[in-house]
Amino acid sequence: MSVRVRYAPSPTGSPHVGNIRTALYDFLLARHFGGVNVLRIEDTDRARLIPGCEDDIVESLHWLGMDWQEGPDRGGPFAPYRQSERKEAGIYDGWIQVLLERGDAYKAFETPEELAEMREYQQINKLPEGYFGGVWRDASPSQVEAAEREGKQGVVRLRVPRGRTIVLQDAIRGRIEFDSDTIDDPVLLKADGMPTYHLAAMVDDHLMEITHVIRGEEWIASAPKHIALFEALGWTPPEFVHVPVIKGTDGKKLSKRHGDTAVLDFRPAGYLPEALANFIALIGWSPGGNRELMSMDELAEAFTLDGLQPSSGVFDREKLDWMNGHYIRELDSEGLFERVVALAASPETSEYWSREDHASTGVGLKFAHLSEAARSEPEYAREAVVLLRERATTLADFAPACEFFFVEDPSMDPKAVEKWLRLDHVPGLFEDMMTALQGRDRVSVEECEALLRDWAAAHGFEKLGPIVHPIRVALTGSTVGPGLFELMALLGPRRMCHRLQEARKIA
RNA sequence: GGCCCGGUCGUCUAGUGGUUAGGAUGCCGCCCUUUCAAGGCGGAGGUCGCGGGUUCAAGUCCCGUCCGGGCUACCA
Repeated sequence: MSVRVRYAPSPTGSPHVGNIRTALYDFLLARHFGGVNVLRIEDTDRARLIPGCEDDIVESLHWLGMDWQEGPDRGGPFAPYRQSERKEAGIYDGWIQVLLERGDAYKAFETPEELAEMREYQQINKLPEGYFGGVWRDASPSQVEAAEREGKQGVVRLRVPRGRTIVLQDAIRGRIEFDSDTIDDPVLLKADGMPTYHLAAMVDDHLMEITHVIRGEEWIASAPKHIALFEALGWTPPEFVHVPVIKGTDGKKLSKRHGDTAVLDFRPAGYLPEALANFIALIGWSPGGNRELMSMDELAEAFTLDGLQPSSGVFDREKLDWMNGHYIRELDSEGLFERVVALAASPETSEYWSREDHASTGVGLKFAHLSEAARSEPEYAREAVVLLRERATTLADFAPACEFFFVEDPSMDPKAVEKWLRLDHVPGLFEDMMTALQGRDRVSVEECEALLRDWAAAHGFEKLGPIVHPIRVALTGSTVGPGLFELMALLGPRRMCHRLQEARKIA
């Protein structure tokens, strides 16, 4: 069996993680079976269309490592791949005519106001809401003609058969039955001449020979309409795969209201695409057993519909953080540095970190420092980044964590100063260190360690803590950070002497 | 309200009639250690939503019930 799947977003906003997961499943299923992945843009809603959005869709997909064989950007045997263009090409009109002629669709001329009124009436009387006939489902041809002569703008609705059971065979949930009397007649063609999702998506899925329609669970309710349409047209429906929704920690379906769930926000926030993809794949799907750290290749190799789960999942940021840290630690030094520098230099990064929610972190400015250092002293900057690798959760962590390497006078944590610089032996310690380091070009890690250990021994300190901590505070302004000896060697004598001297003044 | 879907540690999940219900994350502790992490080891955390059945045996099958969610547009 040859698999043909499609990711069919509407360009009404940047893709968020729930949305992109279906794209991932499409991609993985196609790869697993050596099938074809199609990108189709469903831009039939002219009012909600956001210009530039298609670029975000393509960018999100590419960033996460997905590709497709047919789409608006690369054409294909079923082009065009934008529904607005397909509409222009007259692809949908023919089928509307067929439906109209067979009596499986009809024209309706209610105004939006009349429809709203009808809904209100249904609400008040606790009736099922929707269009179950109105005055037009059974209107005579002369009534329709009269309305058209008056120049009324009508829509075309599907005539859903009554008194029947419509069966949806879902790949995840199995057989789902609907009483067709509870299904209202959906609009197929809007008054502006554009097809609705119900018409366009089904026609395209059929014409493009899509074998599996992977879409969100929120579509289950309208699936019987789609099946009725397929039946009316005499087509065999594709396999429907309704994947569960992803919820926010509030238990509601993930949306833009949940903060940073736009896929493209994860990039400037310092997440690795391999981590995000791995993590998202595992919400609602499992390879079985205990596997969870998987590359895209492994994911594709393991992915089948069997592993899909019916119950919805919560997007757990903390677990994503862990996974992201894992992938950061897996990067080799060169690769890690490249990624951090690329992130630091990106305009997208400064835009993200200057947004209201993040501006107070100062990360934007710290990234600028990192960027500058990467240009002027690439070797030094690289070593600094590598020293922080074990401690990072996101790539954005490197900016604040490396900051002390890149500024002349790092900001001092007042609490750290109080705790470690007020000790009696500290002035002498700093002076001795300055003397030892003075005029030297460089020191090795081993030399730094010997320096401190010898001083401790000479002054009767059994533990290294009282020596190490004041020096760390003097050099970095903080009590936390990389191994002190490594950090000292990288900083070098010149920077150390300067900072020791500054610290000596307040000690 | 109506229609529909779902329900295993806080969270993501393994599990397809017989397991001390496993793993991961998060949390706690110990080890390592100059700090923080990372890493290693260990711990707490689940009456498998609840109640009935079927069966020698049920998280696994059936029914009911509760709770959660989705849809209810000339949006997708």
